[in-house]
Amino acid sequence: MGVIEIWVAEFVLRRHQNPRVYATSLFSALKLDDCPKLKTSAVVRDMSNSLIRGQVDERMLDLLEVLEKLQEDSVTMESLKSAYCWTAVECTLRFMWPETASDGFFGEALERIWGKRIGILKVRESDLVTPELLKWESDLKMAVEEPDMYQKIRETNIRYNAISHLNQLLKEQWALLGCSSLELEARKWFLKRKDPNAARERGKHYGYSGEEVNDVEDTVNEQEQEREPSLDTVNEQEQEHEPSLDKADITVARELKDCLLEIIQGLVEPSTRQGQENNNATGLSSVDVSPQPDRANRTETGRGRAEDSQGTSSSSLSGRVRPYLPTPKPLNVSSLKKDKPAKTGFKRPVRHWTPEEVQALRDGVKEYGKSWKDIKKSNPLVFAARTEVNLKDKWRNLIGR
DNA sequence: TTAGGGGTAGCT
DNA sequence: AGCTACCCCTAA
Repeated sequence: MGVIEIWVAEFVLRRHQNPRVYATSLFSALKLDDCPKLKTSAVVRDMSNSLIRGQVDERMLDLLEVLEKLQEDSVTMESLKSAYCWTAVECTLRFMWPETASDGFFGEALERIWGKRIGILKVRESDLVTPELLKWESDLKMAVEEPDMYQKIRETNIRYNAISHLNQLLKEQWALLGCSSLELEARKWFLKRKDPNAARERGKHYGYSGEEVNDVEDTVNEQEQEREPSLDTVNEQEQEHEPSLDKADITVARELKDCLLEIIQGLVEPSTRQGQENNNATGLSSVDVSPQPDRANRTETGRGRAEDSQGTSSSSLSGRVRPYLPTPKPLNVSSLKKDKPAKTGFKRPVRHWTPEEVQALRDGVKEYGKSWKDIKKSNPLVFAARTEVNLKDKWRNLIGR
């Protein structure tokens, strides 16, 4: 595969949302096995898509395991370990809908997930097997025998933690991946086209220097390693720091996308048309790049930000047939941030401390002192819904500030 | 990672 | 108004 094809593949793997094929399947179909970074992109893309649809299932565990293998040569990230642990628990918890452990498929799930799947991890001494995971394993196995334990776990809000940790992991992964080569090219192209002074100013803003703009060849592979703010990051900034983002920044983001669309249209269209005519099974043919004006009216699931470039750009490029590429949706699915108002801080609904939690906290302090992290780790079940800061604050209340 | 100051929201 | 839970920030 040539450089351009790989760029396109990379872009498609990263960008296609609501896909008809999994990014990982597409990756396999394209036979890109020697590109670990592309594979990471595909895995992270699939995980993001699952999360956007609220699917925290055993396929997610597969993806997390693949991700861990892909990062075998480096230290496994804490976020990956936590995400795996909580996802595994969540996958088990969904089989705890009956009143008692013996009904339903809890036993089977336990064997499948904790016996087989995690058993394999143990054999290959995976970093994913953390003390936290082992504690959960023993708790879950205990739940088979003890109805109290079963009930306790059954009523715990694991899903919230699983999603939070997955969200955190994905954020880190996308940041590590940086922006795609095509985006990089589009940005350079755009910056060159603009007034040079403005470009330099803009470049600074996005962590670019003037030299890098002119440096085409080297940036492709090396820049990717850097923490380049991608268009995703622009979106993220729009979401999280909306008030501070000026109109010029939003315009730049939009124009970048438009540039990208023009470039990719030229690159993708011929091969796609061919692919459709031949009806071959390369996988790329199933990626939707045909014009779909009706989709512009699709319902916006976010906070209704007027960020989507579909409407504005179509008028500026009137009469032109353009491929449909979805505007990236924000990855923040955490309930913490979902309804966050623009200015005032969002507060989670207040959950009063139960006597059990308070007792666990007292015991924890007795045992570990004010090591909130250890206290939480030592009792993940009771403190499932509490952060270390929560523990600290509660203790502050208990002893009277 | 933790401590602590200072603040807000929601409830009674 | 007072209390509790939670948030944000900074310093160590």
